[in-house]
Amino acid sequence: MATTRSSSVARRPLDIDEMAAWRAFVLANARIVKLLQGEMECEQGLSLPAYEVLVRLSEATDGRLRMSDLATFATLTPSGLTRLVDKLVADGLVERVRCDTDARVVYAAITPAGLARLKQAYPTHLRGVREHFVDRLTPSQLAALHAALDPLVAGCPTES
Amino acid sequence: MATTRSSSVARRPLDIDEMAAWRAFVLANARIVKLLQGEMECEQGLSLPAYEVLVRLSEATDGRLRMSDLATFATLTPSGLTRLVDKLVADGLVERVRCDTDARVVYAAITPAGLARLKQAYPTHLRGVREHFVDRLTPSQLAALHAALDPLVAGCPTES
DNA sequence: GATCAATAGTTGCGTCTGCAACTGTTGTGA
DNA sequence: TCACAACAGTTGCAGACGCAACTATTGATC
Repeated sequence: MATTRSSSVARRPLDIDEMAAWRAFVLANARIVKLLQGEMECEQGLSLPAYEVLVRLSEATDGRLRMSDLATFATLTPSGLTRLVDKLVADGLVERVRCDTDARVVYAAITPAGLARLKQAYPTHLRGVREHFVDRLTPSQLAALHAALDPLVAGCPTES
Repeated sequence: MATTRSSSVARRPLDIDEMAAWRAFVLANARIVKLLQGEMECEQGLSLPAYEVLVRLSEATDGRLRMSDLATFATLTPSGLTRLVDKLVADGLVERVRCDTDARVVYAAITPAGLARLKQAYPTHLRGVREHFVDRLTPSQLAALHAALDPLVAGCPTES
């Protein structure tokens, strides 16, 4: 008889508080992300993942990142990133750069136009994050939230 | 000269803590949702939105909900919900029921087969939520998280 | 040094999903 | 009672995205 095999044994259902916290967690995220997405799309004509890619590249050394690293940062699959970068390259915001020492590797590198585009889009994102997230929380709430989120992202590839 | 017009004036950038909290928030959600999605798909052959629809219907009076209400609960657009329900109807898990008093309205109603399917899928979801969310937090962390999330979902259509 | 597994990235294909336009229904104001 | 706006839901269309298969390259093993 199984005793505590977690993968096959029915567990105690969530209690009221656990359930409420879980639903609030999901709902809050869905709500905020959808708002940010709409604002970025509408005001800047940029998808949120595209913005995210530009941000990550701008933060990286030499403004470039391996495709695979960029994919994990942007929480996309490799194939998804390939097409997104295709589009950014077509728009002149990003360049593909082959790696000298490993011919398998491709870097995505942000261009000056990409930096300019990012600088232009940044206020939209900043305002959205403030309006829908940061400014709705007291500093202590924010700290508590962050502290509680830490165990949830522990060991995450994108922790940096 | 504008003074504090929030929509057009550059705001103070996020400080380190705000930025870290924001990124943890986004990352935690992306990570957990992707895990749950994969588990539900893999173990139960059910998409997460489909599972969510079945849950909401099972909780509703008479096991049915207007399409538009269901759409907001499942955070889908009306069109998205229409196709999802199409699929669930094809699988025999949900039925469409016309409203007697308003011919515009369609109810989605969970069938006995849908309830059975939900009962079967529930442990997978429960285990995932526990493993990736609830069990990683102490009760006080969970309470703090919930308290901090509340202002983020205030006034949300799906608050119930 | 040849073979073979592992790795990086891309592409084919199918699915999901949103926007805009459309149909049908209801209620409101003249 | 006759427009006409508002509403509920669906459909056409197109874009985004993931999985699996594929190509090219590298590194490990014998």
